Amino acid sequence: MVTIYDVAAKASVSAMTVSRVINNTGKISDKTRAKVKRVMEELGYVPNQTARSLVLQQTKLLFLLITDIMNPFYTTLARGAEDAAKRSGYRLLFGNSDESIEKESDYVTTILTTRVDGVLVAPAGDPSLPHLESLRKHKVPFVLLDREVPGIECDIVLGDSKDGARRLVEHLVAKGHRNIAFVNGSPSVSSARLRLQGYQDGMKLSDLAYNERYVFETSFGPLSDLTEMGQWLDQLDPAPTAIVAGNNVLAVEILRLFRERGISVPEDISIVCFDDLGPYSEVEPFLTVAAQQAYQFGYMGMQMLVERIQERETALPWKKIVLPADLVIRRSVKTLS
Amino acid sequence: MVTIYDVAAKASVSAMTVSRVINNTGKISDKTRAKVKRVMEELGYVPNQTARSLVLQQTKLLFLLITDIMNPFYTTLARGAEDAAKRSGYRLLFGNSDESIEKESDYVTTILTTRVDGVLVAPAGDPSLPHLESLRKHKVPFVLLDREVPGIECDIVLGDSKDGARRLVEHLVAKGHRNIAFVNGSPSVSSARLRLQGYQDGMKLSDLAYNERYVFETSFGPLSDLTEMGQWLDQLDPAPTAIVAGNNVLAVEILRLFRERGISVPEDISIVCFDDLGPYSEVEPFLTVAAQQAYQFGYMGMQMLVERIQERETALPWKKIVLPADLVIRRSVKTLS
DNA sequence: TATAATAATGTTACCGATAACCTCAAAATA
DNA sequence: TATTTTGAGGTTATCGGTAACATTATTATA
Repeated sequence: MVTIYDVAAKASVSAMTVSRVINNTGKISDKTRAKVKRVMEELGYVPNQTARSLVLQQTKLLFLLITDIMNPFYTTLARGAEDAAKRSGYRLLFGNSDESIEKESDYVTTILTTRVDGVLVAPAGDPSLPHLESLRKHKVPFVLLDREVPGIECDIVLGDSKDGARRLVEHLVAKGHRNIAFVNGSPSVSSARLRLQGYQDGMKLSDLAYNERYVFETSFGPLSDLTEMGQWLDQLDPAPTAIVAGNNVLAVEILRLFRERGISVPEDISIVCFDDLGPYSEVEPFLTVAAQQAYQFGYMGMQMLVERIQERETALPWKKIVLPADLVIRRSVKTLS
Repeated sequence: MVTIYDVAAKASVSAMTVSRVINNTGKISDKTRAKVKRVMEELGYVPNQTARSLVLQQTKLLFLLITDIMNPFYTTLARGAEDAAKRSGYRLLFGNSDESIEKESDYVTTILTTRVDGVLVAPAGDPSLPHLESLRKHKVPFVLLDREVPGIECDIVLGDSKDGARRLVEHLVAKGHRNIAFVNGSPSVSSARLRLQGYQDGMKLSDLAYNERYVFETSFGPLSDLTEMGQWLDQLDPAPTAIVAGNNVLAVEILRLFRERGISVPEDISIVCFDDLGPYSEVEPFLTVAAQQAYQFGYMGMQMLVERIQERETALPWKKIVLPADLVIRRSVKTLS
């Protein structure tokens, strides 16, 4: 590997002079600068970021931890985060916790040993608290995405889960539905709790009784087994005419179940959910959804993170951004007489 | 930040002893080991990977460069790469070139300065050659994914593009289509060239004339503007009864165009494409595709990369893996009389 | 003309770890 | 008992940069 010393020797200057040329600091004569640049070119010198990080105590690396890399919500978010990171001169490492606290724990270790300058994290759930405390203790700035974690104060970008869920219910009610079930993520995830509240609010505002038997709680991630959900559905009496899914993945899982059983949507039952399904849904506009501004989650979160990193001294107050969810009406809901 | 020296001081041993405890090397008495571990715990010590990387001359970081993070083919691939990387004790950095040589160039710089131990790259196209030469020159091991680049010899994981395209055409022919158009990615991308060959072969084997006017070449990425494609389609006489899309993104773009124009698929025209559309396509099984084993691309590519890194000395011959594409027949093709 | 300021460059120490070599006492062997 | 081996740990140098502080000429100012 070509080092700064190799360049210095060949250009007959000190390493420091080469460093100054690279970073455009200090005073360098045009002649020397030209010579050093020429030698760097000749030798194909590339600065060693590792050495630089060690002495500067910053890596210019940021980390994005998401919970489901196959979910278009998160890839779109990642896209936003990447764009914003790049704009600020940071590079982005990323990891995928798969909604698992254990995998998240591994990534926290990676984050700590890698000495990244900051972290953008969609926490797996409330049990993520120790992980966040660990980041805080080690003074790693972080911004939460999509989910709150009780017990920690920090910058955060949230979607308006309660409002979105309420509107999904109200939409169903407006279409004549009275018997609405809810398939939700784990109650240990804040957005799941808020969506449940939104569902309850929606029912109440429509003068419909809330019946907890019509709520099924599982994980926001892909389901390995659909039988449990099938059994829950079977024992509902009367059967619901519509289902609200806590996110896009769950909606797809429900659709998969219905497909297996030969149940047609929306003819036999209606479905709505949180989060859109990526570019494909534009083309085959099927699911009615409360679409969140995924790109903005990533972009704004990253902006907050960079700001937090750069203003490390000044005790900025914690910021909280709440992004609205927009109802996109398509054709997965049947109008009841 | 707590360093190895802080731990050493508090445990009344040398830094080297602490290092030995951390890495489980050398001989350490049980008593000392216990004491050091306790102090590390008390102080919340976390090893500094940056310092370690500098002295060990390896970062235990790998890089995955893909061309479209919103494309389910690549996210699934990323998933495979991540799993394989983790299994080998590596962490994964990633970047998204957006099918752009310029963005790719930026990432190559990042790769070089970050001193990652290896790179898994889906090149933007043939003009990626200088980037790969740069990696080779700096002795960064790399494995190519999905696309060959003429002029460079290396490990590579490819899909059987020619065979897949031919089978797509043959499927259409079997369904009674004779007038088949082809929307392809840029001819500067090897897989696009092979898919064109496969299309040509398919036509020839079915005794159909190949007419280059029925081939439209654009980019594999999302299209900002559909007018050009629309104009191409308009001037085809006779109008095709079916279209083969070079990949899933292009298929979606074509569907989008048809939607704008009120053309129904498959009633008015049939469509098939390369690559599947993610989990959603299971549920709403619409597009007939030549599905590639995306996860395997990532997983096997990563395995090859790690092997290459670990056998750095021995001059392993270059390996080439060709994965088949499976025809998945759904309902975007109409049977003609 | 003597002195201070400035431009251009060099020297040294350090970031936090680890490899390689060294030391010293206790245990094993001749 | 004398010598070698082994166990347990310490010292020093190094990875490739950069901050902070010297060190020179040279130019500007008193």
